[in-house]
Amino acid sequence: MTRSRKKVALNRPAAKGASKPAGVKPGRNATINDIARLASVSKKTVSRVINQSPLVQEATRARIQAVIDKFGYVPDPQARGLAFRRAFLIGLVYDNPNAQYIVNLMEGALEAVRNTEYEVVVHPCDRMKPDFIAGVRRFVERQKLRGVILMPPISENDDLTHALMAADCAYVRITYAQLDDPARMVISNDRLAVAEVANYLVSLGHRRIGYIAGPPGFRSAIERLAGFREALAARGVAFPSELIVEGGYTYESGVAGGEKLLALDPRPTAIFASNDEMAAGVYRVANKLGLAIPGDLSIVGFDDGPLAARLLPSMTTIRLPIRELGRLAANKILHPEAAGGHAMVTPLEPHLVIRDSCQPPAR
Amino acid sequence: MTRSRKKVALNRPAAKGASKPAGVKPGRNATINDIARLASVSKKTVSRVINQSPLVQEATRARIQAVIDKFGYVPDPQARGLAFRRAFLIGLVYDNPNAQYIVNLMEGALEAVRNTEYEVVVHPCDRMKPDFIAGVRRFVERQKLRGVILMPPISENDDLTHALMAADCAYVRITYAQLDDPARMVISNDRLAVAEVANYLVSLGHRRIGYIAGPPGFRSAIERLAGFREALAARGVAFPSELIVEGGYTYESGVAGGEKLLALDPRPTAIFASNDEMAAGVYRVANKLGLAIPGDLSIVGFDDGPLAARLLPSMTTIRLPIRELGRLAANKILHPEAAGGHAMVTPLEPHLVIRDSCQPPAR
DNA sequence: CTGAAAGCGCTTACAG
DNA sequence: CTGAAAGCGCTTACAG
Repeated sequence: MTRSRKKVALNRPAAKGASKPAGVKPGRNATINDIARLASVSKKTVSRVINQSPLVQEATRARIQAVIDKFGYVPDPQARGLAFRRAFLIGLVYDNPNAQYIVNLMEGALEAVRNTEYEVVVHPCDRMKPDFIAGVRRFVERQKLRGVILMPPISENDDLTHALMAADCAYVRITYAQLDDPARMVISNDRLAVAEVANYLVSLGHRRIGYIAGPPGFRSAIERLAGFREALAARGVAFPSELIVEGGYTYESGVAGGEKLLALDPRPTAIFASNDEMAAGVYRVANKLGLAIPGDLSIVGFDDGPLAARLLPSMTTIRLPIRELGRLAANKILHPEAAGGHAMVTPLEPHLVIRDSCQPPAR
Repeated sequence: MTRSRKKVALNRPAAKGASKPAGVKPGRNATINDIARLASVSKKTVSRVINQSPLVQEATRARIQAVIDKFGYVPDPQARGLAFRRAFLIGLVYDNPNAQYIVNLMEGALEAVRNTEYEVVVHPCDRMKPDFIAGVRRFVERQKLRGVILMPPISENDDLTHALMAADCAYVRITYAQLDDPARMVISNDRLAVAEVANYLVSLGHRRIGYIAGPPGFRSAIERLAGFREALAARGVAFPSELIVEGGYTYESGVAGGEKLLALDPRPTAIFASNDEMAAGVYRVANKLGLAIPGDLSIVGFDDGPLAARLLPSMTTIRLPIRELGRLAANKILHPEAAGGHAMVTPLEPHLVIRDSCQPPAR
């Protein structure tokens, strides 16, 4: 009886001078005060239940929880945020031209916050602008962010992380090498990935493999090249510097790199471009030179973006578990207590997606 | 003197039992109370300045503004949100596989909120899940969103918009036809775009043009096909139904559609696929059949995604001003007073990006 | 034109 | 284990 009356009170249409002391106000969701009143406890005790404080008698807790469930009460994140002096927001900070990477990482982060009161807010920025760090800082301070996820390449910027610490904002770097506290990074194992490429090409019989590297300053460029070099050395394959050209992770730089490598004599029988965009540039050069892929030239990319499967022939490339990286990064911010330890390298491994762009060399 | 003391108070490092009554508390940003005290007015008056109320004497306003500027005071959006019973957040709701579209629209929306206290939060969803609308509603109610931007195809869902109205949440639909109040939509002129394709192909001399449509239920599919049909009719070019096949905006459906069209006798001399993904599928089919592009077959896509310029030969396609659509949509939420009127169709037009995938038919 | 009081929905000390 | 008071940083009535 009493129960159903309260229920009605919650759902009835908005009335003018609605009676305050009973039930839940019409036309709006229940608040902590409603729950407290209906459970005959103080709102502080309701707060303890919300925050899973152990200092609540089980019977009390159960009674309050029942009322919460009955009214579908959900605490207001904004109000909690104000009281906590910290918003329930996680920022995604990036300066990256690859849309697929951004969306995947974002969806990974959203997966982590699903069914929590957190939300993800995005903040693209331009690392070349002089006030780029100040801009990020304004962003995190104004919104009182819980933490931010830094995508490469700005995840490598120590000035940025210093500013974030000064602003009392947690951060997690998505990166390639241990350049910070384990609790503050998620490492994608690019060395392993790239070694897979080397082993694959060598196993096909290639001995003269061209390599198009990423931009000099980028950590990913360093890691990938080092991993490739190591793997080749381990299998006793020569890797002279003429086979290594510098790229910029852009299509155009892939074209330029491909032209340089394919002008070599003897030509490489395979080229590994350290991202898909550049690999697509090599496709173009091969096409222009009349070289068949994979007949005359094997090509491998890195990213497995939307491009890879659509090129002709479809391209063998490395798939990184980007979504999982995003999920792990967000979890480190949500659960800082569990973030420490030695879980710096993700348990997830990149892997080679074999398609149609490679075969044994002509001879 | 007094002035500099206050300044020092703001910047001095955090002290233990900091004196409250003077200056600004250490280690934290100024609040409305600090500004009120330092300007010798009530916080209500400061609030009036923040909210640009005309009910403030100019002299008072100027004095307060000076203090605000001096301390770089920025109101806390969370606190304002709580008091306004509405967050300074705009949601981006989508169910769309195209990462580039999402990122572009998002960056357009972010452009609109730059230098405001608003932020953008994203909410991907799956329109096939039965509780998809309930999920969006939970999202907007919990976060008390100011409004949401609905990307196609869910922007066409009236059940969704009804739920949003019931939740008292503003929305703007990115869409193709006037299916709502002008203040609630931003229209991309797909008909115009598609007519451009038709005119271009006809002007090259094509008279037998295949068309791969989008999924039947999609508004974009309807608009694009209608626009193409109209333009062809206006130029007196036949468009029999055998030349129109149904696709699903996916690569695979492009392959299937291409196979169907290229099995026709006589073959079409050009194919317009109503998005890039499907056009890439046609590339594959042409390649398999040994048809040269554009020698034996001209191809046009729609989207100008990252794929288009990377295909071989690079693909002629339609570029939509997606970023601008995002900016306009966000502005309609930020400035509802200006959103009405007749500005339903954006002033921005899509346009044809001519590359290397078309030429006059062989004969 | 300006302000003192009460409130948004929650929490942190502080008592008991 | 539970609660009354004060506060997070801002606003909305309501006075004057």
